[in-house]
Amino acid sequence: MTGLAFELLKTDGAARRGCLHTAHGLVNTPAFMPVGTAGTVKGMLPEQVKATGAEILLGNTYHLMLRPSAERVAQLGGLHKFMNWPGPILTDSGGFQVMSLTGLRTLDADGVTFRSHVDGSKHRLTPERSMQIQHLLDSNITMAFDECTPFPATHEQAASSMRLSMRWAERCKAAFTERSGYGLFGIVQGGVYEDLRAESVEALNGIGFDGYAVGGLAVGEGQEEMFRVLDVTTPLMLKDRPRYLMGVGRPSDIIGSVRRGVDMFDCVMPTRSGRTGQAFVRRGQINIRNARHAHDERPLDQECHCPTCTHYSRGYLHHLFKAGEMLGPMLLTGHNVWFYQDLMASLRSAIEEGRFEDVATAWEAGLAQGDIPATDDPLKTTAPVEV
RNA sequence: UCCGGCGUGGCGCAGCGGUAGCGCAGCGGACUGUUAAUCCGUUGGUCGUAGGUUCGAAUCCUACCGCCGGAG
Repeated sequence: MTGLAFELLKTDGAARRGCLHTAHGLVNTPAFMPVGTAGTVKGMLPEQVKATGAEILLGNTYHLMLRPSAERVAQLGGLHKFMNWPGPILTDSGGFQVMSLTGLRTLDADGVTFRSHVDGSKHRLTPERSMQIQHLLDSNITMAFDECTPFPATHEQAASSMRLSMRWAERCKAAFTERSGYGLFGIVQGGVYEDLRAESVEALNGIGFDGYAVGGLAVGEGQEEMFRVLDVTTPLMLKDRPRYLMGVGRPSDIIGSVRRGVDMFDCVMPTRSGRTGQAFVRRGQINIRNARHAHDERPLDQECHCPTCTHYSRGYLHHLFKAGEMLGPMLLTGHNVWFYQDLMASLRSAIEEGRFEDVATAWEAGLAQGDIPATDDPLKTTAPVEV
């Protein structure tokens, strides 16, 4: 439990500014972890990811165990060396797939049996095996193997799901190999029910983890409900442990969650949306495929200093997407990850300076404003007036 | 010049007697611990032109126009 040191440097309201010390380097919090599921942040070189300011990545037990296998990654030097990311790595436990692979899995008290989406072969994941895999991957932050309670769920369903996760959490703790600079996070479940969330936090405290994750949110309950759950959950947590809200989220989700005392995030949004033409900018979101960007000479975001915004116009990016060129998704992904890191850096310094509310509110106002339309297309022909 | 084939939304095609569909493109949406460079929705045509047959034609007949192939 002392494998990972977390320093709480400053607080501003419930917002926290901290620093996590891992065997592979420091992580300044609040932090956003780009998702590198299969040993790569899709569409980006590790050097580019690092240049965005990201200090820690998320990797995935489920995907790597199926391909190329945890043992193979270990044989090739561990995940850091394998993917050329020398910095800290957190790995998901495979628990989320327990939910998302509905139809391909069978859950029992001991663990989960499921079929590979790659070749249909049968596999089994238990708390012990998940710990072993994450150890083989050489993950700095191992996540407990849990069941992500679906939404909606009745109180009864959420309770039994959460209690199963808590029993598994205990087994994870027992199976985890403690090392300096490495840690294990427990995952709070309980759906949208305050009493269950409290019971879960208490259970995790009893077991003893290096950090808390909040799971089972952003699964369809809506932002307001998610914030409500955070409001009643984070205050119950020990102050000296990092808090990680799993799978979240949009920029406004992150701002609101930092406001409620969350320290770490991960989400596919910047990478997946980048691949599909959606760019996150200070005034909200834009879909670069929309015709209105075809003649736009401006960058995605006038205030962004990322390589994409420094060198390429919206018109060019629009062209790349329309032409199906792979550079389009690459440049947009790069921008989005950079944007997320800019947001996090801004929130961190705001907390340090004791101006979190001002800065957070300014971001929120900007995001709600919406994009400024381009000037008229100079190539647009004027329709004849007379008939 | 003759013979044959074809002319259906921007492009490529289906429909071959009961008042037109599909793919792509175009336009727009989604995406929250990645089974996803993915998925969803949607605007366009009256069927080369002119006649004729028929209760009714994109579908049958005639002529013309255009394109393609073959023959000469």
